[in-house]
Amino acid sequence: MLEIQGLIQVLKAEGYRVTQPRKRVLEALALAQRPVSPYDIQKMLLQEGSYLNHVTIYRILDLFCLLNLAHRVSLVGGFVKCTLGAKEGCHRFMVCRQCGVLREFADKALCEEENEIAQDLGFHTERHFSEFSGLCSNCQV
Amino acid sequence: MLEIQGLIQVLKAEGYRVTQPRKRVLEALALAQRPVSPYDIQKMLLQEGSYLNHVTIYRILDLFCLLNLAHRVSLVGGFVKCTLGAKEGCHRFMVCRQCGVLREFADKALCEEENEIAQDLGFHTERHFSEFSGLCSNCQV
DNA sequence: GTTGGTGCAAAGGATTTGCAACTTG
DNA sequence: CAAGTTGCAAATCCTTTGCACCAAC
Repeated sequence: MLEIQGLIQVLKAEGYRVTQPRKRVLEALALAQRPVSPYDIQKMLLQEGSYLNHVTIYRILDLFCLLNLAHRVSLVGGFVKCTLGAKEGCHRFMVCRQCGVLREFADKALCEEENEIAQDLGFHTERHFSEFSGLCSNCQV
Repeated sequence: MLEIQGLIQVLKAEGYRVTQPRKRVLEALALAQRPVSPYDIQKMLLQEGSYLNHVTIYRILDLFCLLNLAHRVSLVGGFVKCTLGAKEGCHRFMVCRQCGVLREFADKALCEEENEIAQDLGFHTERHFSEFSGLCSNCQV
């Protein structure tokens, strides 16, 4: 599976081990394609016959977020797998308030504009977190 | 107090009652000037000799967020009082990762740019949530 | 064989709910 | 007075910690 290949690369490059639980959590995230909680992931995996302790899932998600492999969506309180490369600057997310589907993107010009605004206010910006709420193409009548 | 005047206006306009607990929570938020948890607020009020149940504080904060009188800062997990008017579009926040100080602003051009980007991806954007992490002017060496 | 990861148990917070009692308009 | 709010009790859920055991390199 392509997803797993990417995981292996990133984990190894950062000195982490490629374990069964980590592979399974990433598969679940990829399958969900919308924000899911640690317990959601546990249930998904149970249905496939594999069990992971919830603490383990928490720790794996923390690691994934650290490596930019996943993101915690604060608007809905769940985790999603990042589709952009782990190192491509700041990721932004649009969440459909109707169906919950999520779309990820990055925009360099937006980052620069935000940096300028912040600088004018005396701030040195390091990271930009942004999420948009609205309607996806399917949910617009 | 000026803050309280603004609260009264907004609450009345939306059909909510102006109660003692709501005034006290707003005062505490105004006093804090940085993200605080519901229990932080409870402690602050205790020191002034007034007690509020934590459930009450949760409900009041929910209401304030709904009315854009307050905002939940997801970067640090606390609530802040909004300094911008309740109806002035989307509020953005910069949090200093060193001292925790928070600065709020709004930028119409940024909103429009984000709307365009979203539209190109098929999304109709209704609200923009964004928080920047970095260093405030005091914490930059 | 080491080191890092996972499972388990348990604790501690955070958040929510239903209902009775109290305030506000 | 009537409707909206608050307090209380309690339940539930979320998240973290320490330590023993296990798997990856």
